[in-house]
Amino acid sequence: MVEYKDTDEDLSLILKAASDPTRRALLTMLVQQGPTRVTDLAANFDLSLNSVSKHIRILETAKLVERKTIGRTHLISANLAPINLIDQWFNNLRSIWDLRLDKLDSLLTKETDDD
Amino acid sequence: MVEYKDTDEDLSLILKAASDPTRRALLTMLVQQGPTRVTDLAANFDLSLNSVSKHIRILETAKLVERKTIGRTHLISANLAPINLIDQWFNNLRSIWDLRLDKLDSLLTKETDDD
DNA sequence: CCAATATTCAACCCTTTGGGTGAATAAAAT
DNA sequence: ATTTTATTCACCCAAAGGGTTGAATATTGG
Repeated sequence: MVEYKDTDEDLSLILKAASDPTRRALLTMLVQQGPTRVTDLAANFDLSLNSVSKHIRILETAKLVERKTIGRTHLISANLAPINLIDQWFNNLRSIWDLRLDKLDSLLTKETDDD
Repeated sequence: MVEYKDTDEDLSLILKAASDPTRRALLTMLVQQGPTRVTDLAANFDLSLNSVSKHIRILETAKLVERKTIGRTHLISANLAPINLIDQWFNNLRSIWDLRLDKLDSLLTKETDDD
């Protein structure tokens, strides 16, 4: 049976957070504009402020954004660092892939040697 | 207002497909073992065959796996190509980020020149 | 103190998702 | 021809997602 490591949970959160187009758009805006208030972010969407607030919370849980609260205004800023976890996952997959192809290759070479 | 491009839909599918740990485990197995039958994949999980079959369908929709049907057996194989879309998205974000930092930097430099 | 502003909390609605079971289909084996 | 094997289809269910509205909270401005 396959068990899931705890680090996988972070990756799941990040991928799920990134899988929604509204949240990706939010991230893009933040990356372009730097720290931005929730209200100003929401102004760009045809969505209630509440909805945008929830999306931000989800990005925050995945640590893709950070919040700096100054009085009543919450400044949200992007944090791209966690995306490296995706990269790691992908690179790991690729290396496993390459490993298998190497084995296949040496098998074929052996057969050729046997000729 | 922000509108969403059609290519974004592919990216959403890929990220959502990848966001589930069972599906990532399936991908890993496929990358390790090469083309594998649905039943053999399912044997590694404490899940019904049906459930695994559904996960595979989702991966297939995201084009992260391919299916080759030979008689009654369906051989599933990994296809890592779509993950490059994630990479592209990320690199795009980073370049936007760098652009903004450059602008900030030149602003600060200007101010220094004014001294 | 009072009004306006910025944001979240709480409740509610659909729709989607991830799981299950049992039947259907199709191919292989006996 | 019948049974076994491989897989999906059709439902069902509980939980999670993404959206809404209205109230609550907290801070700022007059």
